Formats: sequence, structure tokens, C-alpha cells
Amino acid sequence: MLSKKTKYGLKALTYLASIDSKEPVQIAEIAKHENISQKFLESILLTLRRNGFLGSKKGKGGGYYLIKEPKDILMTSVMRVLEGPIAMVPCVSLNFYEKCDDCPDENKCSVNKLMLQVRDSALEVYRNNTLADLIS
Amino acid sequence: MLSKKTKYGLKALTYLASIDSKEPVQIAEIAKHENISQKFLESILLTLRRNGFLGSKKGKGGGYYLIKEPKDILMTSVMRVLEGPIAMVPCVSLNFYEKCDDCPDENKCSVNKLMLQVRDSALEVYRNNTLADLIS
DNA sequence: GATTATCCTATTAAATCTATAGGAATATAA
DNA sequence: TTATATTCCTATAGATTTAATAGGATAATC
Repeated sequence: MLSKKTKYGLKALTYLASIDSKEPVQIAEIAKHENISQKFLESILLTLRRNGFLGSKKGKGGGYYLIKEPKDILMTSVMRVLEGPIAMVPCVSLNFYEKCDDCPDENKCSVNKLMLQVRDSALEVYRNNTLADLIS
Repeated sequence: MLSKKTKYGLKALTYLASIDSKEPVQIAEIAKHENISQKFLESILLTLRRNGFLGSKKGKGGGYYLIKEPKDILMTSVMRVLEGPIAMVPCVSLNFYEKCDDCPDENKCSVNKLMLQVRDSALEVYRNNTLADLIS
């Protein structure tokens, strides 16, 4: 299940990309347009800023804006920041690898075998989609 | 993140398939071999039985056994029973579709657009894997 | 200096997942 | 027919994660 954090974060990014303005957009405006709790969205935009996706400006006329071009924002990086590892189990994760303590041999593990394929197929999708591709 | 329920369920199914015996296998044996809490596994095997994957026998010499051939057990159905919908959002789910109440138009929704691709790619993996394929 | 907006941490509330408890039902075998 | 072994079943406790809120600090504008 996709978390609301990720869902809202994606929607906010998409909104900013679709507006295509150099002026900062206020949290309130995004929240209203996308039907998101403003306070919740605030914390999401904060992590997007801290991770290099957004810039911000305080005070009157302030708000958030995209730092990069939508076509340069890959879904792999967005998903990793918002949702966490793309792999469904740590033992097949590229960026967050961890050994299962209950599993004696990964190479013989059916879960590992299956989830490796699922990870690769998801990665392919995320690598083939930039923020620009999601705007219709 | 894959739930432990799914992980353990998959491991149990794999174990039964690899043993390839007509005799029922006891919960305790599976739990021990796969390092799973026996009581937790018990409830998982129960749902696998109720969903037509396993048969069972009570009393001495009892236990669980596969009802179908491993090559006839598709991961799509296993995943749906253990993990739930394959789609990450209900609005792209084939078997558990639900409209998002916050989204005015699915066709213009970036989340929908992305998750549709993710669902399809995951489905392809699950459709291409039977229980037999996961045994090495 | 007043106002507007982001910044930041902490906390609560809700939901979900993991695991356990404890006995009922049933099959086998002595 | 009694003892034993095993699954069956429901309820619930405990742990973790997610979602949302609160409330003030900081900074920019007018």
C-alpha cells in the first residue's frame, strides 16, 4: 500500500510542475487544490525540500518551488525519499540492503527469488518515469 | 514492505513443495525448519487452507499438505490471499478497485498514472511465477 | 512593527501488523 | 475407551507504523 505521504508528495510535485511558474506557491494553495490536510502537507514539503527537490521562500509571497526541471526528476529518487526502499524486503534492496536473520541462505530463499524480480520490474518503471511524464 | 505473514506463508508453501511428500507435514516441523513462530504460522496456514491452497488432517500423523501441483500455483493468487491487493492504490486495483475520494479525475492523476504501470509490472512477475519456479 | 509564510519538534490518534493465549474439535492408537 | 497428538478457532494483547495536529520559532515583506 502506498502511504498517503507519498501520494500527497507526488501530487504536490505534480501540481508544482503543472503550474510551471517561477513564483513560489504557498502550501495553502497546494493543499486546497489537492484536497490535502495543510499541516500534513507542510511536513511532506519539508522533507522534499531537505532532500533537494524543492526550494522555499519565507514570508509574504513565499512558498515552494521546484528546483529542477520536471524532466530531470526521476521517480526512483522521489519514491526512495517519500516511500523508502523500493524493494519489498531488505534482502533484495540496492540502497537499503539488510540480511534476514531468519534466512540461512538467500540464494535458496523463495521470497528472495520472487522479490528480486518484483524489485527489478518496479525499478524499471520508476527509472522510465520523470515528473514530466506524469503530467497529462 | 512485504508483511511477515506473506513472507512466512510463502516460505511454508515452498517448504511443502520442496518436500514433495504425500504425507501431511506438521506445523511444528515447518515452523522449526523456517524459523517461524509456530502460533503465528498456524494462523497463516489456516488462511491458506481456507483459500484452497492447502489441505489438512487432524490428530496424530496430521498436518498440512499442498492441494495442487506447485506448477499450478500462481503467485498472483498467493499474493492476493496473503498480502492483499497487488496494486499500491485502490484506484488501479483490478480485484479491489475503489475510487479515491480526494481525486476529481483519475485520468489526470499522476499517482494513478504511475501506479498503473507499477501494478502491471508486478502482475507480470507474479503471473510468470508459480510455486514450482521458486524452488531451486 | 505588523503581517505573512515557512520552519521545526513533539505529541497524539488511529490503524495495522505481529504474536500469543487457551481451549474446542477431531483423528489415531494403545 | 481412554490417552495423546494435532489442527481448528476466536479473541486479544503488544508492538510498530502511519496520519494528523499543535504550537511556537524564524525569516521575509510591506
